Amino acid sequence: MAGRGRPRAFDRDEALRKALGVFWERGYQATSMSDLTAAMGINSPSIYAAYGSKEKLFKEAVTLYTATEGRYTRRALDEQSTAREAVTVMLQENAAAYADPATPAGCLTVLAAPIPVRENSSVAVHLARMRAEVRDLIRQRVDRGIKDGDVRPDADAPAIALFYSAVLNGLSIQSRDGVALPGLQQTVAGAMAAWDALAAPSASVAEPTGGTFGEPEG
Amino acid sequence: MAGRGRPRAFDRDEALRKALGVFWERGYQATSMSDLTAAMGINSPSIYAAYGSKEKLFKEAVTLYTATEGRYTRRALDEQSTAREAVTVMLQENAAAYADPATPAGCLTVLAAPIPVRENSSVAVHLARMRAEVRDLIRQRVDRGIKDGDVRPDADAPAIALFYSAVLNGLSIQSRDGVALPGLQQTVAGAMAAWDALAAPSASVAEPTGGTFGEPEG
DNA sequence: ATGTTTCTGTGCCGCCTGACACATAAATAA
DNA sequence: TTATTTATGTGTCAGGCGGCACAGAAACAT
Repeated sequence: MAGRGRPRAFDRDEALRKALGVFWERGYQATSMSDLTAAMGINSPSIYAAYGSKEKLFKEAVTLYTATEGRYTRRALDEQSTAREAVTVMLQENAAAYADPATPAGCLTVLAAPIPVRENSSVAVHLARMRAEVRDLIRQRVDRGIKDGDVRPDADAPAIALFYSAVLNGLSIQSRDGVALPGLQQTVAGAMAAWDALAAPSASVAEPTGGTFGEPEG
Repeated sequence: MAGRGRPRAFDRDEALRKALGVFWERGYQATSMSDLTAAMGINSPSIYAAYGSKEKLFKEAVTLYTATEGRYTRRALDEQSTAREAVTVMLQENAAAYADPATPAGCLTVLAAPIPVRENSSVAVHLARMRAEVRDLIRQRVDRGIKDGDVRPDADAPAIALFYSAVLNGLSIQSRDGVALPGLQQTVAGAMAAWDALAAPSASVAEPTGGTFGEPEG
């Protein structure tokens, strides 16, 4: 569907990627229109014509972010064969992404607008919803582990999801604080050290339910 | 030591508390001078005369914050008799503080300026230093536990501190996301479920010694 | 009383913000 | 060609920002 009028002189997706980079590095409020025009290589009227507003541009950037960076999270949770491995790989891959020097440290959805205030509440609420979705994905994966038998049947899936999503969010702060990949991996290892006590089906930790299932070994 | 000139017409400490409340609720950048003048009940020249600048006012507010809200953290780490109880109580009390409806949700040092950018880098770096101090306090407490014998001698104190400070920071995000106290307590319980694997002396892991320990339960 | 010091309120500064009007340029459609 | 549509760059808008000059007010010392 070639346009009728004068064709756009810039690549819309490419410019969106540039905008994402700025938002990721500086956050939403601290990113000014001139930051965006400088990074995207176009003037502000072109931004408004192509994306609508700073806020809509940001939300498009978030969508791009979840579709690219968030892919690893969803894939790890979907494809690993046990809940334990799923959560482990999910945390490890996010840690690796947060520490990747090719991109800003930490997660856009955690850092770009943590506090909803007048000027950005729509954006901040949007990001909070993204975080809630990740939390729910973890809960779903634990529930699936219960069905599959690799998680104790009476495990508290919402509580486990709450815990691991808190760790995930904490990793973003930690990464921005300059902690490099080995440190993030230690945090992940610490979080996974809780797994047996929280979710392992073996009776060796707390409950005297008797039967020994498979030992999760990773 | 009564002043020589015209006495100040407002209570400096009281106004600082009001400023802290605004910074805590809105963050540093999103708090404007007019937000401050409205909350503190004074005009901006009085703020500049009494505190120097918005940035210096914020740093004074942070100092007040760490002296008051941070007191519980230091006290828990100092006074509990084992490292495990120290970390447990520290997390629990912070969770309770984050969920306290009388104050803004979460921790000022985590939420007020998570990203250092041009306009606020001094402030953000200051907060990062506060976070690093808390992390180091945890590490020191684990080291003391090693000396006291309630933590395994070969435990990795820096890694343990990294993990628990990540959880602590994650609690702030979670609290701002609307998770209430029971949810935060579940996160804390999840984190403490890792303790034995990370730090318990080998004897108490192998043998179920029959609960002379305090059960971390909220 | 007079001078000195300090705080207060009014008013304003230059700067930057997000947003857009406008005329022009460049494509297609007739 | 001419008309229509769409994108572009220039320029600018009203408003808010942090910060402060200034003059007056209120305490002190002498």
